[in-house]
Amino acid sequence: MKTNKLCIIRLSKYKNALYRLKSLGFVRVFSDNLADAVEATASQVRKDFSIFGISGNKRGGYKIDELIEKLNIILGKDELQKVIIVGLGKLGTALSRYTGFEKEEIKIVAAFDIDSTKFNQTDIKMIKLNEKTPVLALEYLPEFVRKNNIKIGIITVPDIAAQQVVDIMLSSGIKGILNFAPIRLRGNDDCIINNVNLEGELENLIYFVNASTKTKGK
Amino acid sequence: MKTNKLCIIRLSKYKNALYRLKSLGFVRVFSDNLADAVEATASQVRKDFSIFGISGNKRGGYKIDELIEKLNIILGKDELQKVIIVGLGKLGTALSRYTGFEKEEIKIVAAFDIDSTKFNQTDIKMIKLNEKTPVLALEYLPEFVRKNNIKIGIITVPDIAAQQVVDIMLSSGIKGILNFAPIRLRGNDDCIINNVNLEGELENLIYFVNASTKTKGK
DNA sequence: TAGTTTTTGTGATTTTTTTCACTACAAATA
DNA sequence: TATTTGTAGTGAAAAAAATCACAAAAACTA
Ligand SMILES: NC(=O)c1ccc[n+]([C@@H]2O[C@H](COP(=O)([O-])OP(=O)(O)OC[C@H]3O[C@@H](n4cnc5c(N)ncnc54)[C@H](O)[C@@H]3O)[C@@H](O)[C@H]2O)c1
Ligand SMILES: NC(=O)c1ccc[n+]([C@@H]2O[C@H](COP(=O)([O-])OP(=O)(O)OC[C@H]3O[C@@H](n4cnc5c(N)ncnc54)[C@H](O)[C@@H]3O)[C@@H](O)[C@H]2O)c1
Repeated sequence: MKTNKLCIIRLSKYKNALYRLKSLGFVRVFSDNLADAVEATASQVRKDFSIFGISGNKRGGYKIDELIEKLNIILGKDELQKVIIVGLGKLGTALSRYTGFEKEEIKIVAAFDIDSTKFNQTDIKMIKLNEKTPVLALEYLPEFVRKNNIKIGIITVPDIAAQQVVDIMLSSGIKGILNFAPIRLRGNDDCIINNVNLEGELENLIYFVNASTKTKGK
Repeated sequence: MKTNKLCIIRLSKYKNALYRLKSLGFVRVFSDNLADAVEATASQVRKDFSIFGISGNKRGGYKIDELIEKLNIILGKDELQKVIIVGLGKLGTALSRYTGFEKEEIKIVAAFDIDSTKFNQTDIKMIKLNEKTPVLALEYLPEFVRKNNIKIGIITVPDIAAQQVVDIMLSSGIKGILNFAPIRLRGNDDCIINNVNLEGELENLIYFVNASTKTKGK
């Protein structure tokens, strides 16, 4: 199965668009509706589906409910995904309070920091996963991750601290890391590290805006 | 000049890595050092530079100071980039308080919202750009953007409000938008819209982690 | 029922991006 | 000065991704 990062990203966009279409009362979609909703082409939509063996009906398009269900299974949304976050500063706080993840079956179940003024829990044994997100000392991370079988971690610590956090995560059994620190992190083959580089995104935008305003047209 | 988004993103990574190397006392770099620092290959580094006519010395590598300077010019960092943000909620607040942008010559000069409890300024005429980020009512956006010649805007409003904000930005003369709302926005040819899809990034990571744990190996 | 329309599914093709492989040259060394 | 060494620069090749184009099936039409 040929998978490519962009393709998976599109799958989650399709899924989001489908929820929106569904809430608008639609029952069916065609590849070109989806293409339009996510800024792709109709044939790309169909090719993406074909890669994952998703099929619709000729002339009838795709049934939204079925399509959502299939996409959710592919994207691992058939079960709640437990995630931890390290670094409860400005960005970490924003992420941990974001309610939008929950409807995607993603839950930030614990936060870790080294700043003791941020802790709201000290006894790891008392924590229940459905209460308000506990904020714990970093040293509890390995135990927490193992006990709760956590696979995904988010890093929102300053860049100088990020590699240290990666090392702790790796040795605790984390298998996927979403890193917001603007630095290259070294992992191992057993763990996927994806980076979100917000400075980079802004710089990129600035570059293309400057490039296009300098050359007058697009 | 063949430009591609990934290539520009790499340029900003090179630049970041160069600052780090410089602060470590290095004066020169070779393409393979840079490759290592940003997770690329040496030939990609050289090719990227060749696209932009950046050249080094055979056997001598690149002089870090010169390289930084050239990259900064390409990336538009020779002058302060003024940016506005709309939606001062959880994420918008984190971004507007982030100090890391300033060292990249990017400054969030004003924030806009519709929630009056967030405003800290009411008279647009009184605002000076070097004071604490003013938070204004959305209705002042067009005037502010025109007077201060702002080209870049960040959107951190809920998805249902995002298109409306785009429309206001476009008609005010904004040329580049960085959007955090998980929805496709419609712009025009005169304005570049880049999306940061944090849910998507997490879902993507979850997919690949699940895919690799299911198939045992990498 | 036959014909027409619409939309899927996918192999073939094109385009884009990355990697390879080799030349040229500057610096170090003998 | 001659020789060796290491690295830049770059066209060619390969790989990856996107697009095209069209046959086939389903759903309408009359
Ligand atoms: N805030 C933003 O909007 C923004 C934008 C772009 C990038 N980033 C990046 O995201 C990261 C976080 O940014 P921020 O603005 O939230 O920073 P912040 O300073 O507000 O928060 C960092 C948090 O990490 C904690 N911390 C530091 N070292 C730690 C360690 N070793 N283990 C655990 N916790 C530790 C600190 O106590 C603090 O709570 C940084 O790498 C930054 O470059 C942030
Ligand atoms: N918080 C996160 O970590 C996070 C993560 C992923 C995506 N996002 C996305 O980022 C956006 C913001 O998220 P948030 O958590 O900061 O939301 P939030 O609810 O905390 O903040 C939204 C802000 O936008 C303002 N607003 C609403 N309508 C507006 C309008 N028409 N004009 C101007 N301001 C308006 C609100 O008053 C509020 O201050 C959302 O689209 C969300 O999906 C956020």
